[in-house]
Amino acid sequence: MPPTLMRKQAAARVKPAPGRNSSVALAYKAIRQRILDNVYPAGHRALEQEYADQLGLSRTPVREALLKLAGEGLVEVIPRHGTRVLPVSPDDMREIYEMLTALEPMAAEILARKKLPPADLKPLIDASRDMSAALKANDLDAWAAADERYHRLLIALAGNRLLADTVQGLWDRAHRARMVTLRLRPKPANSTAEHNAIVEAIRAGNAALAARLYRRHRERGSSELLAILEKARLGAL
Amino acid sequence: MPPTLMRKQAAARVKPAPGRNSSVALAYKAIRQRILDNVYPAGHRALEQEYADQLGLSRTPVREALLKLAGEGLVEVIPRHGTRVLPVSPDDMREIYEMLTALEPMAAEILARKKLPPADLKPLIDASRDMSAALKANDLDAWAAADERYHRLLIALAGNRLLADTVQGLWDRAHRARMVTLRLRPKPANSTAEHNAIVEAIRAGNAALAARLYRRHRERGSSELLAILEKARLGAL
DNA sequence: GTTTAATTTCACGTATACATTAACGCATCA
DNA sequence: TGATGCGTTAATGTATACGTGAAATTAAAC
Repeated sequence: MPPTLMRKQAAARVKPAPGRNSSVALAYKAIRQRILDNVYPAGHRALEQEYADQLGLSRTPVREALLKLAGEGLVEVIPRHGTRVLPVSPDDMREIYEMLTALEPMAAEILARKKLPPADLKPLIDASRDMSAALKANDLDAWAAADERYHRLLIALAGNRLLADTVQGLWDRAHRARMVTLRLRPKPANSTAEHNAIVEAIRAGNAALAARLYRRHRERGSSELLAILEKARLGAL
Repeated sequence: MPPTLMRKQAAARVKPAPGRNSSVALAYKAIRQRILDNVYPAGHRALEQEYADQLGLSRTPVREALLKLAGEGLVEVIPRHGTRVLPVSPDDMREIYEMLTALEPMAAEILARKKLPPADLKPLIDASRDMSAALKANDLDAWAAADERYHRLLIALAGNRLLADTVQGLWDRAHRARMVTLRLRPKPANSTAEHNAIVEAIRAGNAALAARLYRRHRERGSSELLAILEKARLGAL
């Protein structure tokens, strides 16, 4: 059978109605998730066609998804050698954390100025409490998840979509490195207290204090993380 | 002649060797430049095929360029009505300036801590001087260009590529609105002095001061701009 | 055995083809 | 007159085709 005909048949087998889920979105989510979950670890290489085969799609939507991921700094397109999952170097981490150190305190500041009704801040307090609980139960993964939730909620409440999306993208890029170092660093014992202090400053409407506390919190986390990366010579995560 | 054959001929006429300039890059630069120059004003609509015809390309590279522009917030893809050049609402401007208010002072702070040799700061001083000169000559466009140059240089010197690219993207998005309001706002008389003070703080290695000055500078510019947008009911730029 | 030249392969970039589906118009009916 | 449903159109989303150029491999020459 000529290869052309074979291809036609294979194509005909493809679900003709992708419905509301576009193939690009599907490929994007699938690949992104696998990168974040370290199924495709840093340095992982694959051709457009390989992703397409795995996902049962043609190259076109896969390519668009990969371009989007490249725009977000998760993968790199090497002209003749396929795409590569980008490692995050200590220097990259420094850049990311410098951004976060600027942006997250700004979000706290804006949020404090909004003087939201305390009920709106409840999810923040819940996340904080979940962190405490996870810490007591010695469940570092649950702790990390609650930590992420706390920061995501706080950013979202500030009411600046652009800022929220930017910060989320930065967290995504740093995600793997954070997961790796999670068990290499001292137990995040006082994180919970810091988080609570930030919420309290926000509730009190003290914007300057909220920003200052958040900044100190972020700077501490940043320097701890970078120190570990340097010390452990974890060049590429 | 059957249409298929006709198309083949047309395709054959296309330069077969795009050389080092990819079609995607070409389309991207062309469309982006026209948006920034207001050739395609806010709200401008066009189909992928129309851009393709104008540029003598097929839809594929044009589509990729448009997706990239969409990712940068310059255009929007409306499912069945083509792509639309995104207007920048006052609310968008607020979000953009909140980001800039966080990021640019951070760049100044980092830069001040680096204690670069004064020679490296010379371009900043030059840009500042050009601003003064343009102001004296009453050349607002030259003033705006020097202003952009000053901020771009400063960000670049901070040595954080991610931050520099992010800020540049934000400036791009705000570019048109700034141009429109340029002649609606009071003459930027003290901007030059503020710029010089920032450079001086950086040269002195006073990071906190540099950040504070830059922040005040940015906040003033931001509130002036937003006030004009509100007052003039310039809903969509 | 090493270096260089020729050839082949193959992944991408781009063009084209095709299927899907939302939007629009038109006609029909209340 | 207005609403509703159907058919047509058209723009996208996706698949496929194809040419280019670079890397890799083999051939050749010293």
